[in-house]
Amino acid sequence: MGRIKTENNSTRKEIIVEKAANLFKEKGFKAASMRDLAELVGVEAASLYNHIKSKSELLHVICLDVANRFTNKIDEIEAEEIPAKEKIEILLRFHIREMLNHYEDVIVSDREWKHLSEPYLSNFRHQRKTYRKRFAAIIEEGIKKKEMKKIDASTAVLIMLHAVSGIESFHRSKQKISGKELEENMVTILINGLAK
Amino acid sequence: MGRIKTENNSTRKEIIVEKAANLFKEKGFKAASMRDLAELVGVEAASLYNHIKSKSELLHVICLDVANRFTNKIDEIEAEEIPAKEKIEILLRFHIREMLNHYEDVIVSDREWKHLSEPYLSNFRHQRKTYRKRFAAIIEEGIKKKEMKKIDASTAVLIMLHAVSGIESFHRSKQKISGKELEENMVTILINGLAK
DNA sequence: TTGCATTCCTAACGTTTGTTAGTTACATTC
DNA sequence: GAATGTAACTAACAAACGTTAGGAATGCAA
Repeated sequence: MGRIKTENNSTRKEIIVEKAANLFKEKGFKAASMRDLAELVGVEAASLYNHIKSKSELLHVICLDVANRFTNKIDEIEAEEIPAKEKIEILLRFHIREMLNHYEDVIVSDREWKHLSEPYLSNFRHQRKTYRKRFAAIIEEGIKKKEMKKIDASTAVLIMLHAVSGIESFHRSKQKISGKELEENMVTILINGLAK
Repeated sequence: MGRIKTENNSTRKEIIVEKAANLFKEKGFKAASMRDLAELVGVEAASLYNHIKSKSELLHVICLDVANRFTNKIDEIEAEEIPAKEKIEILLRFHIREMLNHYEDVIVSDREWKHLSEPYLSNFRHQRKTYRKRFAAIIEEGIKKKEMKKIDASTAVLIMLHAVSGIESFHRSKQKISGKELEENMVTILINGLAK
């Protein structure tokens, strides 16, 4: 069998991780076997272990990467001096775009993180919890400054994060509307509501 | 080992299905083993097969049950002669309550249906698709009658369904707010929006 | 062309998996 | 109390799993 093709100055490990995200998204982490992955990469299962340490390493690379992207973004947003309402919209749009662009990693991270092994599991849990708290804090700031309705901030976070994860179905559908339209629709509904 | 206790005139099979939903929710369908389930039930793994045909039967019983509950509800709502906006609110509240009351089945159905085997997989897919279309049709009716904003109906469905599934996190948290409060918050945000 | 490191292969390992066969214990009915 | 069906057990199966060992092929530098 041929070697793994390395284009665009990406390492073989990166290629394997990419394919793994694809596979995990499709079948779920537990249901995806290393032999499945090997076939996708174009190599025998055992050969993968020249590039990675274990199956669980693949998952934790994916999850950590996604978690860091969101943490970095909220770092950036918190630093800006703009109204809370704008911060929320920016963050929401970031979530939507992440889901539109590299949704495979995001979905896997969202749905399969429970299968992380320690200490990555605890780390991830903590990072996730912290992120949500910071998100909620921004909303609470908006409520305090009368920019938004008096609602439970953590419920609002819950709704937004999970609403965005619904974009997966959008990917599977025949994409009647464009990504840009989807983004505008989601922002409108979540910020301004469904009712007229 | 003792027998499976059958209280409340429920069959042993029903007890197994209930525990299975619990286990599948916790570990995921693939990661949950029949030996795990047996331990939860208080019996040896092989003994389960006196009551069920297979592991996959457990999943399809759970998924079919959930799917039917929602289909029945939308049948009922479509028949009523009330404004579309009200229909949507009723349906949304039904989703929230299902998630609050027997959320284990709903989560498993939502998250693990991909592991159904044929022909149940195709059936489920179809039922799910049809449900969403009917939901979207109600929203479109509301848009036509100027009860709601001009937004993409299927995006709105996406948001609502997935937002509701976020209630799982609520269950895991220390439940700072009550179920009733959560419901009101969710309805407010989704129908009227976050912004003031 | 030789030498060396990388990358792949085949073969196999020890577990865990869902499930079946065959048997024993319990509970209910006559 | 004997008979009968239900529900549990033990033992074991074949298949699939993640992973390792050891050797062959490849690509690169000298």
